Amino acid sequence: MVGNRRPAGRPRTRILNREVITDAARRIITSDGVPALTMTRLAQRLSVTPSALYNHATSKQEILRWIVDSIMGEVDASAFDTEPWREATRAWAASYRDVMVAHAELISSVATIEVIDSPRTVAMYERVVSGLHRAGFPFEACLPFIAALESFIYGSAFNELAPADIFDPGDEGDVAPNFVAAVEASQRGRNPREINDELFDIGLTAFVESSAERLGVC
Amino acid sequence: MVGNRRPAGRPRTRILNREVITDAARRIITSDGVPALTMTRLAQRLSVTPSALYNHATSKQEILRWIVDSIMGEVDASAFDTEPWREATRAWAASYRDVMVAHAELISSVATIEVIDSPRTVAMYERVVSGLHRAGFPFEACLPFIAALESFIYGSAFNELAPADIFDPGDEGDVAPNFVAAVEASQRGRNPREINDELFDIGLTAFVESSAERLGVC
DNA sequence: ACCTGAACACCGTTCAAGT
DNA sequence: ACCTGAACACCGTTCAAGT
Repeated sequence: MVGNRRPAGRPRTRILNREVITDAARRIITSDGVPALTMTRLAQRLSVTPSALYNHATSKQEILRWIVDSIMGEVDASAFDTEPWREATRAWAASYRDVMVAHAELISSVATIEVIDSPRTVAMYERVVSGLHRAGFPFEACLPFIAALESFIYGSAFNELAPADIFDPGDEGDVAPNFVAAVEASQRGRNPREINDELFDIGLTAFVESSAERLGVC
Repeated sequence: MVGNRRPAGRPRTRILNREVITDAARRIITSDGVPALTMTRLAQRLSVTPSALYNHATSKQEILRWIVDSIMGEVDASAFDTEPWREATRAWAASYRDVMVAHAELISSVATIEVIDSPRTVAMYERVVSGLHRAGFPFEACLPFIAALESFIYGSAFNELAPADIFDPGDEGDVAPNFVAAVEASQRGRNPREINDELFDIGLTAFVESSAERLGVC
């Protein structure tokens, strides 16, 4: 604390705001993971006292919402402005999934946090809904369609987050011979990430096509 | 603490073990949610000191693994013993999803926790893999297929966990007219849970069929 | 308006001491 | 072998006091 003192006479510049706090928080998560994001740690990085943060955010939860909105801003939904809806959907889903994989630790937050005071998130949904509606989707079908796609995206990204040895049966192996054979066959086989990607693509296509058929969109 | 004293002379009966601890922990989660599960709270319910728990579990994380394995034991994979693989897969996925919806708060734990010392979880996978392999799935295709289905299951259950007003755009509404229209149309429409169920079914069928085709399984 | 410093009510975990 | 009680190093949050 002593070494942290400003030179005398230099005016204190207010430095704390949503953007700066969000940025610092994201950097902590990137370098040391979500559990490392504590109010103390965040305050330290901003050269400030933990209690100072509460002049700008009402809670740690609110800061988490800022982070999620910031991340959602990285999802590219621009294809909906120009491309046919199938291509746009595929491009958007791929980008969404990439972003989720890059921030896998936060998926459960992304999936469950309320869309409140989240301009980037709202902007993304606006783009997607506009594109779908222009393509002939009735309004009432848009959100369910989006939500179902998000299901698949979150789940698929989870597979990337799961530890590589998530399927190690350990002591139980002798009573589960087929399971063990499957685990070993997978390990000898192709890159799991590659397989994961391919299955994501298969599932996505299957869902998009069957939805289109059911909704009568062409 | 004073009122908690045992009658003098009654021998102390060892009462703590994996099953008892898991049970108590699950009851706390059921009644008051995952955040309510603290070592102190758990010890209280077992009429014991928090530190006593560490004679049976090495950490809270281990207790969480016990809980997850206990929950996985509720997933019904028995159809794989008797039914054709398509029907078995559908029944298993439906049961799996029901269980996840009932324990939505724990989905991220279920999805990411290692399968270690988890007899019920291993038993479930053994059943599924056996059924798929008997139906003609090569071993190396089993786990990717299962993992992709789990993706969809977790994601779909997440939709049930998400707060009803997750799509409330708030102040941003005026700049997102299409999004707002979609939100309103959804609210006026059918029961969201019903729609969610239907989309789960569509996605599941689509994925199962396209996988079968790709793997050459009939 | 914004920040500090002290305090509060918690966490999970460790460990010497008891039986 | 198993439990207690005290202690440790943390959490997020509040609030009077300063500027």
